[in-house]
Amino acid sequence: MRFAPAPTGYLHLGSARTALFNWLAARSVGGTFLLRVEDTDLERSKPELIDVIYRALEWLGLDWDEDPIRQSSRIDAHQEAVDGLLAAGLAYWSDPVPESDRERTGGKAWDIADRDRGLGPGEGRAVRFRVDADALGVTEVGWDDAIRGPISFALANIEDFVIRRADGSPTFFIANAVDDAHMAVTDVIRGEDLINVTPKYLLLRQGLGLDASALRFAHLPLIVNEQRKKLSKRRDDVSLLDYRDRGYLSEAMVNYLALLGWGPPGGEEVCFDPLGVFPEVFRIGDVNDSSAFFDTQKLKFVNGEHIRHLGAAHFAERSRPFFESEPWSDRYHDETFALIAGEVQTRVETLAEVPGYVDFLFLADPEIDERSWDKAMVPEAAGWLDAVIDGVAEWPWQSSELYERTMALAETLGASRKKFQAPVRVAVTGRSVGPPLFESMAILGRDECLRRLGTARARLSDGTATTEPSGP
RNA sequence: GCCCCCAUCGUCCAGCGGCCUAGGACGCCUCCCUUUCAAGGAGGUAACACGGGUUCGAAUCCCGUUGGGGGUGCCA
Repeated sequence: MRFAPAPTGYLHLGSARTALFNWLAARSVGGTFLLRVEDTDLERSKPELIDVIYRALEWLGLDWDEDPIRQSSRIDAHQEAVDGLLAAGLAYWSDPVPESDRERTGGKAWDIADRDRGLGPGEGRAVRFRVDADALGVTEVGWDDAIRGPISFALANIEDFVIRRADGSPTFFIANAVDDAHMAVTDVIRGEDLINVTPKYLLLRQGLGLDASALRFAHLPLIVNEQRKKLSKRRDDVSLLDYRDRGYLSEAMVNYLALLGWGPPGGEEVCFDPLGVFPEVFRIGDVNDSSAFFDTQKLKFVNGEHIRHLGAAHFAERSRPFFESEPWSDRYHDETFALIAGEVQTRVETLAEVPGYVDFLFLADPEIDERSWDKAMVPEAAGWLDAVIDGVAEWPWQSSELYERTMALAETLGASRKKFQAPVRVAVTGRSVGPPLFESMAILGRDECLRRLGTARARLSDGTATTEPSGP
């Protein structure tokens, strides 16, 4: 099996899924997983672009078996194949037809009459493969797709296609056919969007006398967006590594990507070791044939499950990069975070959400969310805060004590527990949602809590609470 | 236009002729738990696109219709 991406500067989600399924197929049958970089376009052979692919695959944990092949390094073999086809009369030189002259070609940019002109190499002239039922001795090309069953095309519907550009470079069609044979690829697993190039590929292999008898094809369903369209660079988030930067774990990505078009038998969708477990049960023929919507809601759920499964140390370690971009990153401490990390872990779906849950621990002053403030600071809040401030000043400094005593206070004052804790929470953390309040206060310390409660209480006295714009 | 592929809850996956009054998961809703929000637990909502066949029997097989998608490059 092989994965053959073109270097575009990022690894596309769909490509990542194709790579994964190739990898799974290979690992499930003890086969070989090879990489071939399709850089026949000279602009696409920049080393840094290729490196991105390796880094993305490594992030996913997909290992390959031999040194990757650069298609650009195989140009001689491709040229040789083109020459062979030319010599056998299965290919011919073709001139471009200018826009103004396309009436005679039925609007086509090339002229089928070139087939018999016996043209030689020349300026602007490309080589086309001759899709000719008589010459090839067939009227149909087809194959038995591992996922879709029999697929066939009438030769009459396939046009003569370019195998060598005017600039001398081989095209994807010929390079593909030649290199797959060279690499002894037995299973071609790729996206559904390549179904229609398969007949060309088959014809070329036949024309070149390359054995294709052992070849198996499997065309994966496309991954689509909410509009049911193929994921596009323009309007969808298609770069795999961007998901890493948004706080998704690689195991979760692998897990979710595998669920697009396939499901582990038994229905246990969330798998904490997909790379270890899935190869045992994966069969390429089980992949289904209709397109799959890339559902970030479910991705988030899967990611959340994987985050919760992380050990405390791992969670902290993998969260760390996400603190670096915070304005308070220089005040961050591992030790402080470790005290609350477990509580954060059950509340986030992506690692990127982590800083938002603990910023108040590291900020000199909590950033007050005005909506939370307005909601929490009911008319009784001033009195409640006064009572809490008195208590906080002398209560034993333990979260359990703070909890018990605050709740007792709420009861004494005839307030509901929920409403009573809200002003305290906003005063101390700036928000109405967050990790458990009393643990947070215990970590912050008595003096700091008193200071923040005092600040909030003072603001209430100003009477400008609901009209004052938020600070810088 | 032409060629090709696809069609089960809103979404993903099961189902490969009887076990289906269609199952699981995400989402959504309700309840429980509860210092907020989560997590967790218990329920609920919701689908075989349509029409013809084949068959004792069809979500499952065949044909057609409709709908969706992909391709139609001297990109890959």
